[in-house]
Amino acid sequence: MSALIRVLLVDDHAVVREGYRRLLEATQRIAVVAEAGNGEEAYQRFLEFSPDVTVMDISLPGIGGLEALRRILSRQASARVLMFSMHEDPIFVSRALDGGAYGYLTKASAPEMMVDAVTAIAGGHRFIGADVAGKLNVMRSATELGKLDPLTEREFEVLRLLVDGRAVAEIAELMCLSSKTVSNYQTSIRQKTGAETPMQLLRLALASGMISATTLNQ
Amino acid sequence: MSALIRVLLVDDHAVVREGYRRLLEATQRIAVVAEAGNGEEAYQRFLEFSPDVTVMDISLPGIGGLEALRRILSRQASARVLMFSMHEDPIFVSRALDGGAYGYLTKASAPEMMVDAVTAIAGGHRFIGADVAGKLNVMRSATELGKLDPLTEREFEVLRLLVDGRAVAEIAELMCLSSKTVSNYQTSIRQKTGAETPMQLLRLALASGMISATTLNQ
DNA sequence: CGTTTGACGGGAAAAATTCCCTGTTTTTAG
DNA sequence: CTAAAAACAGGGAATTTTTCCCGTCAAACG
Repeated sequence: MSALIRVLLVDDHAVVREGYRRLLEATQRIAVVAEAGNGEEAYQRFLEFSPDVTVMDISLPGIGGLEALRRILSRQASARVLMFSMHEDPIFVSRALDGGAYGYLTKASAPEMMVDAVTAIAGGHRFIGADVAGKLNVMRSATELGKLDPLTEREFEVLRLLVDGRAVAEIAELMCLSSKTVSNYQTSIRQKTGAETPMQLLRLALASGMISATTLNQ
Repeated sequence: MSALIRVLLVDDHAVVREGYRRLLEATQRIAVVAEAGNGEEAYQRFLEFSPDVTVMDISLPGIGGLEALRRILSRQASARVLMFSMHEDPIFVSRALDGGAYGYLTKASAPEMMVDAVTAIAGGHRFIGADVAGKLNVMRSATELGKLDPLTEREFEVLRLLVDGRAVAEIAELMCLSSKTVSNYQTSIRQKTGAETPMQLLRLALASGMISATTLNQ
């Protein structure tokens, strides 16, 4: 029997962390050695603990999960990070994997899947949830129309929240930015994508697989 | 053999009218006795010619097709009007039928369908294109969540154009209104529906069947 | 090292929205 | 038929948002 898999757990909701901790530790083969509630903290904990696997929510306050991923990898390129998120839309998966993540799961996945994923990733394998794996190919072709590619991480996040129906002020608060900055981001999103109305932005998001039509109808 | 069916043809594009005219007159059983390019004109021609059937596009400059329909019916309740439109989304069908139309076709229908529809309507039957008829029931339940119901005709039209990706200024021009008025309508739409961001409005429109998710992807 | 790129936001000008209010029609009730 | 209500259209003014341009700062790159 191999050594314990040491895991860093990152999610902004303590209760979610707790749930996953219990789930992972129930296996006896995995130990959650640290937790973090935001991106900066995640990076710190990673440096402190050098976990075998980092399990990280993609949506985090402050710097997002993708930025945290980037920082971690820039420090240790061999880091193994499993991103997870409530979003099953392909572009999130794509962004995470492009960013160097070792795996991707949605929160809707069966809990046991998390154990499998962590184990697989600890063994050096890549693991992508079955629910999103299929969509990935479909997306690639759709994203050829990928006007969203030139967007930076922050712009992308702003767009996501906009499409989600959030107001600028709300987004500013969520991302800990000034409304001014969010407005500026919005402008640059529009310029880069050429979208002039909210609807055009939405269509783009849809076409790029950022959201799925079914998601929209709830 | 019965008498010729006398038709009034209303569409803002002359070439479209011409196409339908040829199509209808090729049957030898239908005569297009008048044409109109907008709602006001349609009403005038209707009064002049008392056609057996009025074939009218739903999207017209100035007063919309629905308003023209309403005026015609207010003058002659027994008028038989076949609305047609590029929109196959159920709420348009619903609005047209609620407004007293005798039939509904989409422009995507097979051309011969128009002949059948006009003939049926002239005979006092109702005719709804197969492509939209099916969606009607589905919609009814969805529109129970009908936050769009309290919208007036003009508000509805503004919303439709917004959802279509039009800018306010553009809508003003299309509807022959001041931008100011369009803005004011937009505000009242938001108040009536409770939508606080443009995206929420879009999602609402989507949920209400105003546009179908598939329409969005082109 | 420079150079570039992204993140962040201030200032000023421009644009859009909101709120309120005034008319005119239309429609509907009584 | 008349009064009340609702829809339509838009002006004025205050406010909010957006835009454009600017700067700083940090990290990344060659």
